[in-house]
Amino acid sequence: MPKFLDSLPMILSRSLDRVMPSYRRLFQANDLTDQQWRVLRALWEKQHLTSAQISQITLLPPPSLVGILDRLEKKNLIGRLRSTEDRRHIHIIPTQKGRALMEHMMPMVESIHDDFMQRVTAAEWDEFNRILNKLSEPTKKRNLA
Amino acid sequence: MPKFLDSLPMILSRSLDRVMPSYRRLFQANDLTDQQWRVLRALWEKQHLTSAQISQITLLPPPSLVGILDRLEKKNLIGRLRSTEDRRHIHIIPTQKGRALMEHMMPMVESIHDDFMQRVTAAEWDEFNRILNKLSEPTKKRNLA
DNA sequence: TATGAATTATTCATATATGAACTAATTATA
DNA sequence: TATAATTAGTTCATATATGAATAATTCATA
Repeated sequence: MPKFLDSLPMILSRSLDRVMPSYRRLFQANDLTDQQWRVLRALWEKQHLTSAQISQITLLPPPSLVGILDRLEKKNLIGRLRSTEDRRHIHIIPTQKGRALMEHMMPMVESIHDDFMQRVTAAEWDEFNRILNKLSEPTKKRNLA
Repeated sequence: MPKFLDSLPMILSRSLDRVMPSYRRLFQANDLTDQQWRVLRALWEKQHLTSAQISQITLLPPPSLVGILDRLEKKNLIGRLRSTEDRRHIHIIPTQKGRALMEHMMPMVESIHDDFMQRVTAAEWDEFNRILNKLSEPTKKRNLA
């Protein structure tokens, strides 16, 4: 009984390792990293977001986000705009080039997603989400012995 | 319908982000990173493994493994031993100190695992694994348009 | 309204991920 | 058996993760 390989972290990591290459080929073909795409994808839903909002949506930690935004900005895919109301906030806005890239990639990204969805029934997908949520929903901190 | 947050990669990433802190507090209390623990955990099952075997078991990419092993070796938790039959292979072996640390941590790691398992029934856990495997099982390379 | 607390983005140090390339050792083949 | 192809571990360059700390700004409150 190799419990290690069946632990929750290893199961989730292994699945991620298996799922990501399908997406990554598309990202690389468009000169993007996984994380850079995540930021663009977040901006697809809403055109201007602050760094903190992007961090929350994409799950990218703020210190990582700084560099990711730097590189997206250098590629002229996004712009940074400091807010006038609250000068601590910086709005991230896709450029024309950024929007064009998003429009180009979105159908292919959705197609990959649909391919994965077709592997299971809608009921299975719901059940999967329900159980995974039970397994991983946030909780109080655990005491260490 | 924010399909992005419900995509397979984001769901898996979010769950990992929620699960890992429970473990990480224990790892940090013992001056280990997630990955360093993974290597020790792999050596728990079998005392001598080659780098390639560890990489496969732990899902750690070989270039990362080099540094991880370096740091474990520097902490005197493992040793590297070049094979005499095939001098390309390097056997990784836990030291006495490494074995002691594993013995100390294993019960707590298992306890954390058990806590997660108690969140779902055995049937749910099986169903979860079955669906996740369907979702993420390896496949042929996908054509890009 | 001065002053401490909270917030936002950032920097820093260290560790890891990713893909390409490289070295030494071994195996397969002409 | 010389030579090409493989294999194991590693190095390199670049990008990201993690946790602590910091600067600038705003908020709360005495």
